[in-house]
Amino acid sequence: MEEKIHRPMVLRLARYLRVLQKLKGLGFVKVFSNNLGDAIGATPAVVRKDFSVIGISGNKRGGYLIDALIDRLIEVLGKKETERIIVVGCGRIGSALLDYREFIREGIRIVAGFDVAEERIAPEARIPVLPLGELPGFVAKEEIEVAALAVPDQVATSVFEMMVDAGIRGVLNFTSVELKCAAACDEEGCQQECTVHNVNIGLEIENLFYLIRLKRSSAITESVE
Amino acid sequence: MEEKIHRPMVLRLARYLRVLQKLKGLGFVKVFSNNLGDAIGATPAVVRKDFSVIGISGNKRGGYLIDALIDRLIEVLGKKETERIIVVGCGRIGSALLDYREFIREGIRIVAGFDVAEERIAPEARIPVLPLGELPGFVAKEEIEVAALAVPDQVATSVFEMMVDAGIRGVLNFTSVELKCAAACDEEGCQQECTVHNVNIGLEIENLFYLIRLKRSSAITESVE
DNA sequence: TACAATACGATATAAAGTTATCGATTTTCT
DNA sequence: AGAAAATCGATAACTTTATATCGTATTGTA
Repeated sequence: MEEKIHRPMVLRLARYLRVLQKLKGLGFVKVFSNNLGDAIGATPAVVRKDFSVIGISGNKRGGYLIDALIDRLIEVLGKKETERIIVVGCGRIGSALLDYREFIREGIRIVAGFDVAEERIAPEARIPVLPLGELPGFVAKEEIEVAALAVPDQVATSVFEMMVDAGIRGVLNFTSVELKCAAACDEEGCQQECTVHNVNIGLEIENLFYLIRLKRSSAITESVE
Repeated sequence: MEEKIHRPMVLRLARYLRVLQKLKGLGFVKVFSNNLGDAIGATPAVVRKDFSVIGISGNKRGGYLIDALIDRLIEVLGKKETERIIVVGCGRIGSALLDYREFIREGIRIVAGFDVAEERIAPEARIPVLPLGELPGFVAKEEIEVAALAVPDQVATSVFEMMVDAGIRGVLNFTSVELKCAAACDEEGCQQECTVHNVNIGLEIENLFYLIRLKRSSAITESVE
């Protein structure tokens, strides 16, 4: 009883929401499980299962009402006020993030960047870039909970620990270091927990090469024979 | 019999390799399953399982020999000559990729960028940026198989189809459009298959917010009670 | 030389997640 | 109005992935 909302499912829910908002923008009112499945790369069965888990019923023959779906998804995924984040490390990747305008459309707002390099500090910029030392104060004052980490590997863990101490609870990690909250929580009554998601572009590319090599020599999932 | 190499495992194998190469650089000779597990965020049992699947034995009491592991991993993951890729779309994200120096250390080389905007074309740059129209010829001549796609969402599918037609077999997709190879392979005898990995930063951030909200109201995996 | 400690290896078990099946219901077409 | 088609909903089966257990071998120490 009481089906669980597991991680892959949460990701799908967020995708549904995006697609649905686009559909609504186009004037659609209803949607079918197989359309949604196509749109996010899942089977109709998965879509129906997901919706049933979050307690949404469609019409027996007529698909799902987009408005109701959107409302429920927003409810489940959490209030969608603008989500405020910071970017730590404003090198190539970090500054690309600062410039990435799509975030606004997605309800995400970068409120500041942080760096150690003098020449990158720019407190008056559209998105201010501040010295790393000011991070703890800023995070506390602005109640920031999520950050993107794009510093050099060598300093990744130490900067990470500092962020967790400052109150950051979720990190999108662009370094290739495996960040463990344990490292920052060695002390006794440490209640801080920090969720880390890794975005490892190099690894993804390597993996692509592996998979296409594999396909060429025909193997893995398909045609075992 | 004949354990399979599944996807999550492949990702781990690539991570092992990186860690091992660093360890070797530090002069280490042997390594234990729990150390490696810590380094990549897995349990010792997983590490041993993985190694047993790819046919590597450690010393009963003494851990694994790093050199042997590295050799075997390189063998399994495929020859590690430099992996050549292109970047399609040289806007904010695309040009960040072009500038990303870490790739070199990871054996990945971006050999060209492509774009439609006149002002971004720069055939003489360190990494040349060419008009999109030249992509098919370039891909054929240089035998490129993998590309990063960082174009605006609106043109994502059409550019993708063009790339697949040109011979691209693996795509790292930075757009928020779900790319399906089917779309590019509607014709009959279409043998082209293209593996797509999605890197959806906005989605990852949303997901982080969701997870930390969830933790705050104590639920999910831990403490069901 | 014998015993204790440790870490591997393999099998088995469990948990998670996806797909398949089947009945029910509503809409549409004749 | 009646029949057929289509899609939802729930359960169950199956596949995939991770964990746990236990035996074994090796090394170090007494």
